[in-house]
Amino acid sequence: MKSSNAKFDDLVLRQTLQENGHRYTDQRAAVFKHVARSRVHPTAEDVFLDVRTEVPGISLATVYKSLEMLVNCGLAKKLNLDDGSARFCGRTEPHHHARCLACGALSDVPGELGDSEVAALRLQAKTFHLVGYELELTGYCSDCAPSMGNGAGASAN
Amino acid sequence: MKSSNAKFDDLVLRQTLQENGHRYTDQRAAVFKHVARSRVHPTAEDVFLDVRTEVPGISLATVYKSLEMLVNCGLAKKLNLDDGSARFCGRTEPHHHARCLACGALSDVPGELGDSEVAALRLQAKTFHLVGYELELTGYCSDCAPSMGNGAGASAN
DNA sequence: GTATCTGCAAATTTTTTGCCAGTAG
DNA sequence: CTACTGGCAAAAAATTTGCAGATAC
Repeated sequence: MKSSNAKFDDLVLRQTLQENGHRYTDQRAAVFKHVARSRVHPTAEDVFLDVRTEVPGISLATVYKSLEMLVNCGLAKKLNLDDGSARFCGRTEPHHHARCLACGALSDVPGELGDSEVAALRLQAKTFHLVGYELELTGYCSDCAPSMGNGAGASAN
Repeated sequence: MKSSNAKFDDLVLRQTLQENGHRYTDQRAAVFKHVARSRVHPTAEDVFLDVRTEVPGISLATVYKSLEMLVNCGLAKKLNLDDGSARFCGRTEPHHHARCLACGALSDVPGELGDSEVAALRLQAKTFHLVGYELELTGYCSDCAPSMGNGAGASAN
């Protein structure tokens, strides 16, 4: 089901680090493992607390440094949610993010915008040279869904 | 062309504040004016520096408080870009945001996702009750567009 | 008149940095 | 070996808070 397992991830990390002129260390491996396999979009501090159980001596500064390096190498992405928190995401498949307005939970929504939609955006963007996008959905998760029964218009901005 | 002018904005602000049980003050008016008419998506500090020329005594804390209030009243939106900066946006028409990967400039792209696309998202999101979305486009602005000639695939996440 | 504001400064929170010993390659 | 790293503690940046005097209504 999963196209990646711990060993494969480790190889990818090792190689990517090397390609970018960085060294493979236990700390980086642990940070990467947690980010890549987490589906909760942890904050830097979350990662720190998690990873600390595995690499007891690791410092928060190291976690920050490792995360930044992973982002620079393209192995992770930094998400700045509209609620203001910075989260990290190690997923590589295209997907969107759905944030619950009530409980703040962030979940992945697989899929990507249709080609025609992207083409339309490219037109709308005029001279802007479109390379990628990040779509944050807002609404209510199944746990928080308020007692309203309709699904009327989602709106941009 | 513009549906709003300073006086109209001021009325809107006055009324909206009142509806929400807040008072109209010069500081809030100045903050609102700058955010509503700015097309540069300023940070809180940007707003502070701008507004200070008009309301010399205003403090940064007041700007933060005013901005938060405007956001709560729906008169402005807080954008947390994936480059990490928090910006404020006073536009009300639906639009997306395009961020240049080279110079960091943020520009508006008018338009919204098509109904069919939103319907598709709603399906993909399954039990998530979709209410709205925020789309951040990334790429290169006309000033920075690199010497690459193609427009190959924009990708999610 | 009075509850709501503002400005100030201090407190938080989040993230970054400098430095020296430690370690990967 | 030697340059890149990690940990630590301090610094910096970003945002929030408490409070006393000022002000909208």
